[in-house]
Amino acid sequence: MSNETSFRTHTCGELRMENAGEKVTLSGWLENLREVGSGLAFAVIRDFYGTTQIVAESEDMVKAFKAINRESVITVTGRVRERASKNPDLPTGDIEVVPESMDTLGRCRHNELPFQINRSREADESARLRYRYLDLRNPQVKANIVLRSQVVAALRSAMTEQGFMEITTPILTASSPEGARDYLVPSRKHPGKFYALPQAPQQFKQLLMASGFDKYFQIAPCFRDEDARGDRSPGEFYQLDMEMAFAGQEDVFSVLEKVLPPIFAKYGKYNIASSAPFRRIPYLEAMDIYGSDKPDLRIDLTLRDATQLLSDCGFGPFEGSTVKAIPIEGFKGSRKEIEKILADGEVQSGQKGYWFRIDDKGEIAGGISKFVQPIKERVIAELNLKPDTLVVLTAGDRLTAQKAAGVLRNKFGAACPEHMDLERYEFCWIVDFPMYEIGEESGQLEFCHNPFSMPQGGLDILEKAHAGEVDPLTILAYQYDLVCNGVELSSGAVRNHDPDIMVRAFELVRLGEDDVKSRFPAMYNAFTYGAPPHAGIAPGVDRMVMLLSGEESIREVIAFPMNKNAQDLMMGAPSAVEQKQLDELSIAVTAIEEE
RNA sequence: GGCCGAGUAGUUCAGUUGGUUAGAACGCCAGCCUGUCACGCUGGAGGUCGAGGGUUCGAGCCCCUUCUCGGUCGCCA
Repeated sequence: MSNETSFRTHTCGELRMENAGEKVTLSGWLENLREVGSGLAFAVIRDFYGTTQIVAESEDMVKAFKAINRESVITVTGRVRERASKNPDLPTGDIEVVPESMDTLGRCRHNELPFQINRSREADESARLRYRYLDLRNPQVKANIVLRSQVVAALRSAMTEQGFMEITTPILTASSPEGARDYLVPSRKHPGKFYALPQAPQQFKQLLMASGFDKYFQIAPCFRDEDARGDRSPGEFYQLDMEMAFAGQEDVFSVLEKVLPPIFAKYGKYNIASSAPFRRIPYLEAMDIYGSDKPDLRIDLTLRDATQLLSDCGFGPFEGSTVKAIPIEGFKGSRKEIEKILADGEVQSGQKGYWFRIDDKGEIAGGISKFVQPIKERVIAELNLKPDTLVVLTAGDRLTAQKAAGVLRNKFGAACPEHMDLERYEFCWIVDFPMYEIGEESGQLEFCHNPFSMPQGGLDILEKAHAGEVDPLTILAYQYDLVCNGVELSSGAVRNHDPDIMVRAFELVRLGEDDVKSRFPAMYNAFTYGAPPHAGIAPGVDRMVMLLSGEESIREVIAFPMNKNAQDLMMGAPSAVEQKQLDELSIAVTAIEEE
C-alpha cells in the first residue's frame, strides 16, 4: 500500500509523449479492462482529469487486474512508454503506462453496477439519483457540475469587479405571509413557534440598503415548498441575488448587461450572446406580439391581431373572441405535421389551434380555409400574407388567445430552422409590468407581482387612483424580468422605500398601515428611519447554468438534486425522526405514513 | 390536486389478433484471443412482465383498482 504522499505523481489526464521513459504513479478508478490475449490486457484508469491506458504484459499482471472489479480505485506505478498503436481521440492517446506494481485503494464490492457509468445518462432517473455518486463518475454528467462551479466563480468575480460585496443572510428566519409556501423549522426553545427558510433574501437585502450598504450581492440559497417542473427544482434553488442603493432600473440593467454576456459567451454551449443594451419590451407589448412575458427572441415569428378580420367569418370558435394569427412564411410541413404541432400546443395551453395556408399560387387551402375563402383578399391584405405561407390561429378572451398563440409560436419556431436562430443567447428585459390585477379567485384588485415594487408615478398616481381619477389597473410598476431564449431568468424591481407610498399602495387592495406593519415589520420600521432609493434583481443560477449547458432538466446542473416529489433518494430525505426529537420540539405527529 | 405518458433481465428496450419454454443489445460469469481502445469470438447465468383483483380454456397483452417515475396545468408575491 502506498504511503500518503505517493498516491500520484501525475493525474490521469496529464501524460504526453514527452513523459515517455518517466517512472510515474497514477491513481484512479478502473474504468475498463480489455483482454486481448492470455498475457496482454489494456486497463483504463480514470480520475477527475482524464483517463490513461495501462498495459499489462505479463500473465501475473493480467491476472491481478482481472481479480478486481471495475470501478475499484487503484494505484499503479510504472514507466511511461510510447504506444505501438496510438489513439488520436484521447489526449493521453500517444502513451501508456507499463505497471511495475498495482494496488487497490478502494475496492468496488459490486461486480454489477446499477447502471453502466459511461451510459448513466440513459439510465432510469431514479436509479441515477439514488446512486448519484456513481452517476457523477460519468465525465459528461460531471461536466455540468464543473461548469456550474466555473460560472458561479465568474459571477462572483464579475460582481466584485462591479463594486458589489457578498454578504450572507440568515437561513433560519421568519415566515413571510406573501408568496410561496414556506419550509418551516420548529423551534425547540419556543414551543409552538417556527422559523421559516427564506424564499429569497428579499427583506434582508432591502434592510442592508437601509443599513447603508451600497452594493450587495449573494449566491443565495432560496427555499420554496412548491411543486417541481423540468426547469424548477423542488425545495431549494440558488439566485445571484443583488441590490443597489441610490439606483434605479437602468442602473440594475447596466450591471447585468456588463456581467452576463461575457460569461454566457465564454461558458455557454453557444458562444454568441446579445450585447448591451438588451432589448426592453413593455409587458403588454410582449403579450401582444409574442404571446408571452418570456419571449424567445431567437424566433422571428410574431402574432397579428385578426379579431376584426375573422371574429365573424362564420367559424364558430372565433365568434365573439379575440383571434390571434401567426403567419409562417415558407413552412414546408404536411397537414399531419401541422396538426401534430397544434395538438402539442393544445396539451400545453389547453387551447385549440387552427390553420390555413396560402399556397404558392396565392390560393387559400387547408384547415379552416372554407371560412376564410370568402374574405380572402382582405385577409391577405390586412395580415400582409405572401404566397407559400402557413397561418396558425388561436381564439379566446384576449389573454387566452395571446398565451395559446405564444405557445404555438414557440412550437412552430422550433419546427422551422429558417425561423429560429438556435445557436445564440438572446436576452431581453420585460418592463412596465402592471402594479395591480383583478385576482382570478377573489375577483378583486390585488398586487400583480410583489408589493415592494415602486409604482410608476409614485405617491401622486396612487392618490389619483384613490380619488378615482386613474384606473388602478393602468398603474405600472418599476418591475422587470430578465429573459433569455424564452427562459425567465429573473424578476427584479425598483423598490418602494417610502412608508407613505407603501401604505397608500396597500390601501388600494383594501389593506392598511397595520397590515404592512404586521406583515413586514422589520422592513417597514427600518424605512421609517430613512431608507435610500434602491433597486435590485436576482437571476436564477440553476437556470443560467441550464441555458449555458443546454440541458432540458434542471436536475442535470445540480450535484445532488431531489426528484420531482421533493425526495432525496440517495440520503432518504425527508425521513422519519426519533420520538425524542419530536418531544424536544413539542411536536405531536398524529399520522405517520408507513415507510 | 387535474390531464398525458411510462413501468418487461443488472441497464436500455422489443414483444404481432390473447396462444408452446417471454426475446435482443449492453453489462455480469467462464473459456479463447499478443496492440486493444464501444476490442473480437464461443458458451453460460440472470425474469413475481410494478402490485392487487377481474374476464378467459389460456393474460406481458383486455378490464378495474392501486403504487412509482416523468411531462404538463394548477401553484411558484
